[in-house]
Amino acid sequence: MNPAKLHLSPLARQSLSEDATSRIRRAIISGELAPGSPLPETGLAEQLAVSRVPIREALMEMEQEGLVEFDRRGRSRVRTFSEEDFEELFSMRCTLEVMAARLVAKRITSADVEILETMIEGQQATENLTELSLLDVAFHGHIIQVACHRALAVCWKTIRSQIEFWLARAHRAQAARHLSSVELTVPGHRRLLADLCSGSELKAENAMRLEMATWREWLPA
Amino acid sequence: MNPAKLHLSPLARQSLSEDATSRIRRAIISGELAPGSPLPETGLAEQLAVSRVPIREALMEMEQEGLVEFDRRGRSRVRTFSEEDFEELFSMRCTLEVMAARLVAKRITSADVEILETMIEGQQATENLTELSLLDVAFHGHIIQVACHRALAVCWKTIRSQIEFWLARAHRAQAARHLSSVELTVPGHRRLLADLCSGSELKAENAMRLEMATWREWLPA
DNA sequence: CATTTGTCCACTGTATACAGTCGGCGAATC
DNA sequence: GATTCGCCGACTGTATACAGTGGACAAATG
Repeated sequence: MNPAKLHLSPLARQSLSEDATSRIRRAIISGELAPGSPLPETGLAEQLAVSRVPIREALMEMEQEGLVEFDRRGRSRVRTFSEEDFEELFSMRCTLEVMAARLVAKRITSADVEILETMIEGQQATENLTELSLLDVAFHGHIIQVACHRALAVCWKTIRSQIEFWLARAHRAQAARHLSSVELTVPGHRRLLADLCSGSELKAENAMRLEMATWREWLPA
Repeated sequence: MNPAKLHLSPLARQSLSEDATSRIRRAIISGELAPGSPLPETGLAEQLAVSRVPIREALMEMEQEGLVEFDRRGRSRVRTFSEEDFEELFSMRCTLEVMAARLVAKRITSADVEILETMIEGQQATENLTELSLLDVAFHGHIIQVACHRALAVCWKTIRSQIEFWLARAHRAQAARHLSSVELTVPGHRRLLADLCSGSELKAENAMRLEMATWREWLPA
């Protein structure tokens, strides 16, 4: 008898560090942990019922992502962002994603298009604002992945969580005014996707510039 | 009596993790640790006479820098680079440093120019090839710093050590053919610096593109 | 009162201990 | 002989223990 042929995907048990990272990251993005809040290793370790070691690794990871700051003593807090920080984030994002768009124009396959379309559907069906932000960024994340450029992906990872943070923040402000967040997200993504698979590098780049500019205009709401 | 006014610079005791990082990083860049070499925490801890914790942190840091890879089990090795990796590194570097050049054109001060000139002098006086590579990259690193853009600096950090690695490698190949490495480095930097402080964004950008292209042509020697 | 000095405590940096996991290799099995 | 099984060892992931370190605040000093 042959070995069981079920194409089972490997069950990835995350490490405690990774779990801790997701939990804390999400708490920051959702606004549950406010900018400036201290993040003492001991306290977090107790709350998450793990030792300090995985917490340390989580905090170091999130420093790299720009969500956590360490003072000179080594104590960490949720990063406080300024308007300037947002401008930097915007210009950096623009540079990286426009570069990605150029690469994607040459490499995108119909399978990728299908995945991206499915992701847009998912966005349309989402009520939770934090969730919508994450899906929005995940859409852009998949574009980066299609670009198939490791160094670019690593750079993008350094701003990804910050984008999620600002986006979720803006969506919350939006909701306070009873405006629909989905309608700000979905049509833009559709337009972008269309131009990304037009085959023209220039079209793809310009579509991405437009998407970035829209984001820029809309945020800090 | 006033407090002692000696303008003493604070003596920065590095942490053991930071020390370990520099030591291991340098061993990789200088070629002492070959690509693919396993980096067991236990062994390194013993050699550097510290516990495994600082070593772990060092290895994680260097993974971010692209010098170390982890397999699925969590075991780490010196990263093995391919030609493709180099092409990626080049395109990423180009994107980031051209962006920096644009910012620098607007922001550079005479103090910065002085520092950069001093750095070029230092390069001219250097015999050691690893050292020359580090000084070369430090020159570009200072340009990034002048750009005064935190997100950009973080991205650049993810490729910095890899640039140092390839550069040192190329210098060694160069030396094997009895060619001068200094003459490949210094004149280019002088030209670049001149255009960076010309005040024109376009001139600065193009000078940086030229510098990048020169590097591209010369490497993988 | 302004400044300095001393003490304390919360917290991190590092070391050590232990448990679990994966790959290798030889023995068992068909 | 090829495959499977089971044991072993090397190594990591995590927990715990301990030794600073620097800031806050109070007492001492001018």
